[in-house]
Amino acid sequence: MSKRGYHHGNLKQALVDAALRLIEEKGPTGFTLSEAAKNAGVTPAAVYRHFEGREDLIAECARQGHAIFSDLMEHAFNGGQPSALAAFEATGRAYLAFARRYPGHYMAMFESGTSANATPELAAAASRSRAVLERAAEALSEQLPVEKRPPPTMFSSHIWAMSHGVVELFARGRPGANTPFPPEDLLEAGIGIYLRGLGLIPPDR
Amino acid sequence: MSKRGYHHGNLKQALVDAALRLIEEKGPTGFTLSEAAKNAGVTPAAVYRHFEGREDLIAECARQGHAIFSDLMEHAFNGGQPSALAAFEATGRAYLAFARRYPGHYMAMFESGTSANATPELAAAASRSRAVLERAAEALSEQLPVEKRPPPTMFSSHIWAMSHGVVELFARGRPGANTPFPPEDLLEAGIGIYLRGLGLIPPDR
DNA sequence: GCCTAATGTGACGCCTCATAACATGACGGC
DNA sequence: GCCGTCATGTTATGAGGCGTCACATTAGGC
Repeated sequence: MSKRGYHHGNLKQALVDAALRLIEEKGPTGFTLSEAAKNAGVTPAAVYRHFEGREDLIAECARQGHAIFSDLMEHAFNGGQPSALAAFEATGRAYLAFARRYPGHYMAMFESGTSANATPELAAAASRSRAVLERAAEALSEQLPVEKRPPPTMFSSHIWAMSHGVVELFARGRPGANTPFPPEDLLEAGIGIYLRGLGLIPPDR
Repeated sequence: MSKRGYHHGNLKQALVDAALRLIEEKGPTGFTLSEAAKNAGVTPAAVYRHFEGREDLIAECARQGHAIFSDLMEHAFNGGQPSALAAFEATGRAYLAFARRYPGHYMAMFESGTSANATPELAAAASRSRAVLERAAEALSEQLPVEKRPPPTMFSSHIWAMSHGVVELFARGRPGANTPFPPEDLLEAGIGIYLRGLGLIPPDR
């Protein structure tokens, strides 16, 4: 498959991989379709046999990211069962772990400026990501008396927002560069306080 | 000043304004230096008399954003005094209000891909933004017994992270497009739960 | 009123995105 | 085994953006 004759054999995925490496290195802004093509050993024009253009290539990167993301989160959630709290916290850690281990994917998903509705496939993958988080939140909130339960969508939105905010603001060199705390600790503490506010963690310590 | 002869008179700010409008319209990715120059009624090359390049122009937009941001937050904080809680909540609302009212600035500050250390001026402005938030958090946390106080930096980082996450994920058309709740309500509820977790709000409904 | 420096222009080189016309070879039918 | 077809690659081309020249113009101090 890597004989590299006239036909590449697996160009589509090779382009995605090259794009992801470039996005990781130079950010979604610095990434160029031409360079991705060159890194895949192919002419820029060849890209258009597999993608509609630059945006579409990024969208496919994001889609694959969401697929990995969903799988990781689901696996973490299942691994934490049957304790709803443990499962939920594992899911939270998986979020940051994903952002760390797949920075290219994460940037393509959330920092590329591409809409999540760029392609139907991407929209579906993003939707699944949301659903996984929401399920984890719902399972945990079932430990609360019904009248004190927040809507699961709101619950998971809060968690997602804080996680994403921590990644964007403190897990890169963005605002003040000097990160006061390790992002993992920061996020874990923040979610802990939030869960305490919901009454899901006893208020000691 | 708008006679528009050979010399513009106030080109630097005109370029910043044009850039902000374009960033707001087409996102930081779609923004081009050439178009900003054209909108300011000037040749692209003229931009380089006032900025080192595209990045530097964006950095100046971000810097002005941080200046407005700091002023707004500070004003909101002071307006909520002497109640530390009211002051803090006003600050939180001011965050979202800023993101809504100055979308171009917000994008330049947080979504442009430019590092906060692109220029010393930008770094200083961003630093001031952080300081304002931190002061609000510190004032509020002084209502807690010393041994239960979180480090103010951590406190404010959590608030910033959740605010930023809400803006990025739910105040634009990003992940699932359909925003389940108005971002304002979402953020207010999230911060409320968080503050309850810290013991700063009584745990009744 | 002149001289200088600040500010804007035009022309250029290089790069990227995207399209079109052409080249190659993988693969199935016979 | 041969051949036609279509997917997949290439070269050529154009439009547009960034950044750098040398050159033009005008503001403002002396």
